[in-house]
Amino acid sequence: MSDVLSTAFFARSVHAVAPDLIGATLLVDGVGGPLVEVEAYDPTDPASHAFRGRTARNGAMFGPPGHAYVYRSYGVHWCLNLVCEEEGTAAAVLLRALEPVHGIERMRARRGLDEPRLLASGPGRLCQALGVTGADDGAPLDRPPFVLLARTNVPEIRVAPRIGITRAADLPWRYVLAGSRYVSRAVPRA
DNA sequence: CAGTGGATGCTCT
DNA sequence: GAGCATCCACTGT
Repeated sequence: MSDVLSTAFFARSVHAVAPDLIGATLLVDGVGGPLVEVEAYDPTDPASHAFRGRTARNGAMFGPPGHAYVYRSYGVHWCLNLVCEEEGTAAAVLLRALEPVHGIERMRARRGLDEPRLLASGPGRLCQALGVTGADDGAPLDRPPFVLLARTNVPEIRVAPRIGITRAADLPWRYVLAGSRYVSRAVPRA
């Protein structure tokens, strides 16, 4: 049986939490599966929404760890982050992809397509498949509708540069489950 | 397959 | 007014 991830799990460096999330299972109202791709955004990161200080949008990043930070991307999609480190420090992990395992029919209905590979492989797709919206911004991750279960074994993890950013685009802060077919983009060859 | 461009709305300069 | 932590449709090989 898997343990529910505690606040203590998130109250660590985002660079420790991010790789530890690969293989952990995320459920939102029972819909989800194991995470296969995440990215770290730390307090010194020019690419982070929190880099220039606290604003109306990024307030949840400055709140306590173990909560959600949800923002709208390109005016169209929602993106889900998990807040890490200590209250006031503003670090978070962006969830980029998971393997559809639980509630696949609900994911298909929300996404409007059948192909398992396209259900949750991308931060916007993941949120649409799991029904995550701005209403979830700031919500605690250890209470409904969220469930986060620790992985039961340590998977093989690949590291790569992050995706879709211009500043600090070379930092290797993207973590991917080795060999997963459900990542949003393949890891570049070493 | 690779590359391009539009949609769409909000945040911050 | 610029710039997005994106996705999809459409083009051309």
